[in-house]
Amino acid sequence: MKITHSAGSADDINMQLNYYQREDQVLLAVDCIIFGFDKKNLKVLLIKRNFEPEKGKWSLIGGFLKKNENLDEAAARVLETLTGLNDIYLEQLHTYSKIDRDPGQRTISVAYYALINVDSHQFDGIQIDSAKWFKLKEAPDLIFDHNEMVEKAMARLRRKAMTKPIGFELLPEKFTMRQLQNLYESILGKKLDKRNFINKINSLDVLIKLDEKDMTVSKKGAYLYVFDKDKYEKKVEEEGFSFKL
Amino acid sequence: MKITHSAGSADDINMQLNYYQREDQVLLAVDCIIFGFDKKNLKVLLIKRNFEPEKGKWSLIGGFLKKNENLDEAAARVLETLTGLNDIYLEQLHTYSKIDRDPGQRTISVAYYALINVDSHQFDGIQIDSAKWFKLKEAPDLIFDHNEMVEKAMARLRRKAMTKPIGFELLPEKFTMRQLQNLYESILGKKLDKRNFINKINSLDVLIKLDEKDMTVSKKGAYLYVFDKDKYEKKVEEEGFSFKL
DNA sequence: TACATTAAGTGTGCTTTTCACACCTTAAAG
DNA sequence: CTTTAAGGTGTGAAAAGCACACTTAATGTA
Repeated sequence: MKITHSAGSADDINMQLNYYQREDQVLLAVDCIIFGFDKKNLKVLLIKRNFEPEKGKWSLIGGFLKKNENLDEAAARVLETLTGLNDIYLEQLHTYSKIDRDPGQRTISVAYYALINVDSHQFDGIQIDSAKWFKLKEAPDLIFDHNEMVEKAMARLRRKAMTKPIGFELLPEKFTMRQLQNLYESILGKKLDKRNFINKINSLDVLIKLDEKDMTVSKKGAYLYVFDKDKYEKKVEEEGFSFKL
Repeated sequence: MKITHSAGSADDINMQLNYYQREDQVLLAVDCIIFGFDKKNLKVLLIKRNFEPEKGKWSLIGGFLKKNENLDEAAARVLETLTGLNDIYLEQLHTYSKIDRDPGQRTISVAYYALINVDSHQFDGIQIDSAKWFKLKEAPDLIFDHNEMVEKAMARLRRKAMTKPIGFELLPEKFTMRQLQNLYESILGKKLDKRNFINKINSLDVLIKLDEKDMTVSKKGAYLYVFDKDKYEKKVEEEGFSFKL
């Protein structure tokens, strides 16, 4: 039987299993794009590498897939290991496989992104002091294809935020309309009209207005809201409601 | 230095490279969901496996990633090898990694989907006689997690078709309004109003109406159209036009 | 104590888009 | 010359999107 790298017949492919088992295994990594939002700015969490290659440069947090876990679990483990965070909205983004993306060795990387609320998660369990939040616009150049990953995650976040109520993952449980609007303005990269925004949000009817005000920003104080997840899910289920901003 | 599978400090992770290089390499496969459309029905291309495991069952076409190619190239190679097709719209979908998804061995699979026009590609170079088109609703159960892949590809196709003119990849170069409408009805899984559909399409202003009729279906004959890709791209570029159906 | 400052809160009207809806035309076959 | 089967065409009502400006509440300062 002929074993070859060139495109052959289906039978070639079928019989190549042994060949592949021996020769074509690869290292699979996960890299996590962690988005945060603190009142005013969208941020991304980066670490400074303290090992080669590219030691001293900034990168996404990442790690390698282990034999006894799937990719979602690997991403969650990496996130928890490096930040102490668990139970976070984490979604697979894309798999990167350029041959020389990691100059040290052939590595394929599966990118995940997560949304976390900077203030209510103070990284109690954080293991690394080299991790830092960067405003998206001020983020440094990253190693390998990590810039590309952040770009793509940002595009996905933009799209997703328009059709799913994922923005609330980035905010504290209680938030003001202004904070919510700031968040959407950050995600979409443009200013929105205050009245139209509030009208739109209210027409969706998934927020609960509290009798409580946030007095930290203004003298008058702004009412706090919470996202009513149960109501949202009931609406989706019962009336095929779809969140559109 | 302690080497461990449990979540450790960042330094643990940093130093685990050697460990992983030796132990945690995996086989990476690509599987392709090939959509076609022949006048009336959305179809998917499947093959009957003639090797173990799951010999005799239907599956997506697939193959393994090689050392000297990236994933996009692997998917294109697999597609070309099995169907003779090249230069096809091919997009990465998702990476599947359940530990026992392939009972024979630990394999991670990256799914791609492609759209092809059934009629104008007659599989001249086809290497396998076990490949067959199935109407989506009548497709058999597939091996491993391939059903899940087809589901997800279908969801992606639905979403994408609403905002990008990808539907035209599935049609012959010249097509009638009715064919286009049938295609969209297949993708969206619901009937559309004829007049509203035509008005909508025409308002997008990216089709060229030919002086030629398709006489094969009706006695009266229906005008043929072609998608004006240059015009579409110019509109996107110059006026930020976005295709919305 | 009134004046200035700062952010909060609130509604209307125009424009655009969406959606429901029905009849006539053409050409071939019987 | 009647029947049949698909092609082709327009309007009006409802909903959604969007631009737009002033008043209120609380505090600090003159």
